[in-house]
Amino acid sequence: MIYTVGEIAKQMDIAPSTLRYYDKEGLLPFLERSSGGIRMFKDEDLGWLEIIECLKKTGMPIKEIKHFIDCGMAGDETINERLSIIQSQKNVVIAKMKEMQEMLDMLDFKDWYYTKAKEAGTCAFYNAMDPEDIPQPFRKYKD
Amino acid sequence: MIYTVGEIAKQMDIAPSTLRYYDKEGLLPFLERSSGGIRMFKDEDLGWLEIIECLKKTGMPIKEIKHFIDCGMAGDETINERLSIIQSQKNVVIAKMKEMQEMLDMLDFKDWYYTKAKEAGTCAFYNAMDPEDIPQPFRKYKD
DNA sequence: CTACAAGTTAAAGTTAACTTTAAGTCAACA
DNA sequence: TGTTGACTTAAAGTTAACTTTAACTTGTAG
Repeated sequence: MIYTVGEIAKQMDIAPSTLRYYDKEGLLPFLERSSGGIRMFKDEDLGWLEIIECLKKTGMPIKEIKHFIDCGMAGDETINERLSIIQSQKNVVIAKMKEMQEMLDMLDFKDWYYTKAKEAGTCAFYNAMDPEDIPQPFRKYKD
Repeated sequence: MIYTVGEIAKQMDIAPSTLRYYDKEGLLPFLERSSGGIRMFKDEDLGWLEIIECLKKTGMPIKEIKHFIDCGMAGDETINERLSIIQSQKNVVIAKMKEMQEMLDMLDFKDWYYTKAKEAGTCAFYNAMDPEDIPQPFRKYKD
């Protein structure tokens, strides 16, 4: 099957202008054109689009994604480089998830804090509280 | 204790210009100044700075952070609103973490794929492979 | 008292990743 | 064959979140 820019845009839930922008930035070197100049996406291109989305969603800049794709086009001599890009991006994601978890822990404290404040009708409940009664995991936070 | 903008910047590992920018955007309405106009951060301000960092790291735009802080300054009548901001931000973080995990799963596949390709010396190993030999969790991905 | 590092401001500059605009072309259907 | 919706391009515009610059002031150490 062959798809146009609009069809792929719908499938991937991004704007057609974004796909054209990616093409202009060199992210889609595998793309072929019809005789009239229309972009023709093939089924085998979808794998590339998915890894592009993956790298983009994990915060890799366009230029680095381009480098990864260029490696892919170059063939088997770049397997080592592609592997280390993937492994380093895995570490980026792991670090991000760890940070997100820490932020979520703080938001859990704030959720508890404002839920209690709502019950009490005032944030003043907190300083009036016996520190022992603050649930253990929340004791490290400032109000 | 009282701290200057530079001291706080170092403590929080952000640029002094960023703190001044936040102040200009109205994120630090609690900030007091010396008679000479120097910003004076107090220990009790650190809690605000931490929640600002938390909301920022979870992707909340500056203007929405300002709204949250403004609610805080307004006092106990805004407890409900602050609680729902926190709860909605928790949902944002949970969604982000879920997406990150999905991206990590795909990167795990790519790690496996390029590790195998490295062993084989070629990416062609993949199409030559019996689909049964692809580890179950990886079968949903395109190469 | 002087030097000087670090503070202050307003305004302009930067960067990434799109998005919009304008002018035009392609292709599928009636 | 004409209409129409989707495609094309280059270039300009947008947005958020800073960062830099330039000119000036503050406050501390010697």
